[in-house]
Amino acid sequence: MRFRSCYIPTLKETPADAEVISHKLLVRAGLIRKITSGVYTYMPLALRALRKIETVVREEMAQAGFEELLLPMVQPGDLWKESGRWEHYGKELLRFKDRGGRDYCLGPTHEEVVTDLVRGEVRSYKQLPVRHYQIQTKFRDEIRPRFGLMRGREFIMKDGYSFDADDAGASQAYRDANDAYHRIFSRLGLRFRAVEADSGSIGGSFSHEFHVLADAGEDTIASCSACDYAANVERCELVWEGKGEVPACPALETVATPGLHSVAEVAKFLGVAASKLVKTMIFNVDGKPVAVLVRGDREVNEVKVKNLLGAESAELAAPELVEKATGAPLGFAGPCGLDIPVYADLELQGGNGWVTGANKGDAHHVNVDLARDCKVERYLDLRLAEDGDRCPRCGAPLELTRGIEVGHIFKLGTKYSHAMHCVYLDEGGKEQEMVMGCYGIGVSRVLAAAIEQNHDGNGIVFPPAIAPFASEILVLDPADETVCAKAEELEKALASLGFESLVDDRTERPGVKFKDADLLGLPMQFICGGKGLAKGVVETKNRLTGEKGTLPADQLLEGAKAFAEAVQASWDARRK
RNA sequence: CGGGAUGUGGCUCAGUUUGGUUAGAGUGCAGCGUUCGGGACGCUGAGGUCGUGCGUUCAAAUCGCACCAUCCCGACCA
Repeated sequence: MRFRSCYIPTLKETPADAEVISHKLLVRAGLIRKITSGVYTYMPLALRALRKIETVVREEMAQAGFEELLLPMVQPGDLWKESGRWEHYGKELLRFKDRGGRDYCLGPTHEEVVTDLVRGEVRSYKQLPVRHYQIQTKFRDEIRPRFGLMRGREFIMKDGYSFDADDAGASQAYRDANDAYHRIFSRLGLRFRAVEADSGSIGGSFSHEFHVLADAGEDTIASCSACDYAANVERCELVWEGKGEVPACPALETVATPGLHSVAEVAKFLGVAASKLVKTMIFNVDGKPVAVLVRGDREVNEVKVKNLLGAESAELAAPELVEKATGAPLGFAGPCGLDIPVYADLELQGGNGWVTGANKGDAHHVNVDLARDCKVERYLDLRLAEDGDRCPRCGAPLELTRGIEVGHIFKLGTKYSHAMHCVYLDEGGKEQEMVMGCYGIGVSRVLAAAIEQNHDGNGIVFPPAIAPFASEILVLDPADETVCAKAEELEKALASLGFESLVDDRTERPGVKFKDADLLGLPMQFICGGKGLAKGVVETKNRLTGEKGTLPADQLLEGAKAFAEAVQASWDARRK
């Protein structure tokens, strides 16, 4: 492919509205252009990269027994009303009416549509299991799209769905999908981690996320330094072995803390460590106030609060609700004397001598013994994991890293088949609900994540499996027929080895081509110029390592093959 | 939705505080010439409803109000 016949509008300057590196580079290298917030055009180079990703996904999904189909993007509101998500999905679901006034939405995900399909087709256990997937543009009206392709409103997703007769079958589908995902992200050349996760609004009982490890990730994942346990911090279980016997502390006292509401201020004023304070956070749980206690130096994990209390929603209460529940201004809430349910983190169990808010302005309690001085409903694992916390499996320290969620697999159980009456007749002729699973990969997000993980100061460093082309041939002297002929010969040699090339034969100065080649980040660079040919060589550069070399101009095929192997080897070494 | 910021040729920005000739620069684009192995140089040229609307004023990119859009932080979501 000629550079000139491919639309690659590279930019010298970084676009003003890009914040993260993948967004900047995708725009600068001419891969994407924004049309409106969170919605992008994929330019030819981006489309090629997406196709490479999709190819790997298709091959491995087929391997896992999934068949590709294409579901509609416009979906009738009635299906969503049936599943209950018309009300629950929130404003992310872009709704509209057709000319007849009927409700529709743009598909943010396809559980309803695929369940409707399957319930219409499958009657008997003999037709199960069913495994479908599709690769399609999704639309979620995100409140805050950001970071280019990392969190767009419109994005490309592979979504797969499995329907089984029983839980054993569903578990097998889940394992097959899990294996496929490991193969996919390995083949794509990404450093990733599969982690235990919360299942959020998709629902279901069990789920794993696949994260590409990169600092720009929006998620924090906790992984064990010793065993293979890893979990999203939202989900990461924390254990507390207790402190053993603690001597009783003196009676509770109230002290004046004028104008001090933050943990840091109170701790400093009283001359105690933040870990001796108890933070009392008032949550709005399904419309009712609930107090959640954690140690002063810890953070509450809202997802755990929601899940452990079995709530539909749990969020920090608005100031008015806090003041109403505690009878005190913000910053002075405490567990003593509250007449709302109080839940405390495990870590607070058995300790005493705490400092808490006194539920009145400018005052705190000291020498608080939770068991003696107030009523704690239950002690639960409610806090956010931190660096150095103990692994729930083996007790070794946990490490926190940032990750970009590129895949998520769920065991749905019968959530949708129950709500939408997706059933089959078993061997006894008895009606049974199908057991479902769903499995997503953010295809366009994979592209962004690959760049977040693989770039340097000069531009993108594409992993070979994702690169739009395997190589770039820089024709430094496009007016020289010998040079052009050699470049063409090289392109053919590479093609015979299965490598596609982008041939930069623009009438630009060499410096421009070098800069653009590094920016685009194709794994192999071949520099074909008069100077090299005069010495009988074509020069090479490994984009990943920066290593330069030469190959004999009269043995292009052998030379290119050896270089390609060296480049692949450098990538294999990087993954380890 | 709360907080913050920005909106000026395709792109990156100056000019706005203190209103006052024909709105500038760099880059990119077109032409000519000299160059030609890590984003060359000179000359010429095209390209702007100064986000939109209303208002204040003799006069608005500049002041006021409203709206819109974009970005960041938060909440939300997965």
